[in-house]
Amino acid sequence: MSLNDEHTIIYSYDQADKVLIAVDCIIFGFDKEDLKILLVRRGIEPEKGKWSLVGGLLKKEETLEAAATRILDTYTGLSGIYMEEVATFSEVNRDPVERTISTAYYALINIKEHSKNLVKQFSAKWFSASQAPKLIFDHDHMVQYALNRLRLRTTTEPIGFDLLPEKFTMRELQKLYEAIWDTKLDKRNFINKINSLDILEKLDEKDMTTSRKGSYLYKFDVEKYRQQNGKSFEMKV
Amino acid sequence: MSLNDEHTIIYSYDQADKVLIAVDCIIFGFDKEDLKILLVRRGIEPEKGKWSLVGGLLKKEETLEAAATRILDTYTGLSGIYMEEVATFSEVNRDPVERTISTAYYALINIKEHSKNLVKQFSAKWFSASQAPKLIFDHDHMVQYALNRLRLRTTTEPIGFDLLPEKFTMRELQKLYEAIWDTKLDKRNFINKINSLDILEKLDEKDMTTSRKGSYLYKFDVEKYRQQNGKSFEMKV
DNA sequence: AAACAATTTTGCTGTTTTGACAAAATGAGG
DNA sequence: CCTCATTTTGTCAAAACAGCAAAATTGTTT
Repeated sequence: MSLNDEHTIIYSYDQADKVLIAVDCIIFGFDKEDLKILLVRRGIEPEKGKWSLVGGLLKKEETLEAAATRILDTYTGLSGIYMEEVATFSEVNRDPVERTISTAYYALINIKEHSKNLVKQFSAKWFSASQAPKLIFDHDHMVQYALNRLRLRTTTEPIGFDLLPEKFTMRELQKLYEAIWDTKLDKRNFINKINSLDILEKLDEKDMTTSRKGSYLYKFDVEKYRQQNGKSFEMKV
Repeated sequence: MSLNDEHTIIYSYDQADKVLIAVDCIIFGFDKEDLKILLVRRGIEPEKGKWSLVGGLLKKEETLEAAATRILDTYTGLSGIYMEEVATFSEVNRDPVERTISTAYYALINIKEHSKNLVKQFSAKWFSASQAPKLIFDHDHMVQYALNRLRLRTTTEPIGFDLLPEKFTMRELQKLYEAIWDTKLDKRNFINKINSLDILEKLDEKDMTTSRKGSYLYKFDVEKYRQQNGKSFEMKV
């Protein structure tokens, strides 16, 4: 292959070499116990009725990120959600109907805040990430990648709070990280660690629903976090 | 948008909504001082003659990874190279000629081993990653992303060795990490840290080119590394 | 009113890791 | 044998980590 070959073909590709671009979203939620993902039943053949990630096709005038945002809004009614690209999946026959390349994004939402209407409308359902049914195509693979990325990201950035309500207890926060990392953490060490980061605001309110003594509620304090600039959020598993 | 709308359009998209898929490679090398990237002069309009990443278009029957491997082989003559996906870039007008979405991969090669012929043939040239010229389209952005990914990855996996010859000195290894992380490291602490990982084989040979005393050569020992399974390679900056 | 129950809250301590720091060893060249 | 540039090696204090248990709170029961 010569320099010319390589270069002259760049803009002369046949339409046939263009492919469909999809975006699939791994929507994570947390319900005080388990890390969950939102799945929908596929409405068409092939694989009709099977569980699938929420997704859609890229439109002409939008970026992948815009498409992911649109899909997220469509299925949950939420916007301004934390999202991160996971990877792009391109196995030639990953979609049996037509060649489609799909970029996966994961998103973190507060499971209590999304639109129940939409979830019902789309036959969507929350599953424990660890006990989800077999998904269509390479979606299981996407979930695995997304989990890895989420785990990696939570060690350097305080994104876990996106999965919790605005006010939460230390115990909930700990359970969240235990769910994400699939590990057990020591209560005392966890609390000490979180406190040393100095990114939470301790409220006067208590959550009285889980114990007689009640446990203090905390808020993630963006300002405090910003003031730690340089000192990054770092948590070891 | 109803469930049906969302789903029935999936396979009825017009050709017009398909797009070209490109792969661009950030090829990293190291020359005992600087982290380098391999760039080529673009051969066609627009932006003809400007510096660009090496890249190409995805073929019908290949995955993105296969395309990246092919491109890498085309420009360097090398195969079996460490590669990692960086991200997929999809700004609508990133390519002024036609909508093209590009997935970036970075690759790590031993700068001494690639084909000089091919580099000459393609008018390719090595630049310090920190002093590279302005690149076409969003390629500067891609390089930045690739650098971040490389930095992140080197903290958890011993991939730096792919940038060095088979035998190297501790000083070279240190300079490499200093280049990647753009930081200064303490000689003693660095060597202690590396030794504590127990993944190198110390050879009897010395490199006599840089000092009278000479410095011992080391080899990365894959077996030793495997035996550390679980204990991951972790380096702090 | 006292005892109880369930959960939250709070240090302490030994060990490991980190990071700052300087002197001795080597061997070619003069 | 001295010089010299570079490599090689070790100590120590501070911080981070990980393992561990008792006290406090408050609604409920007796």
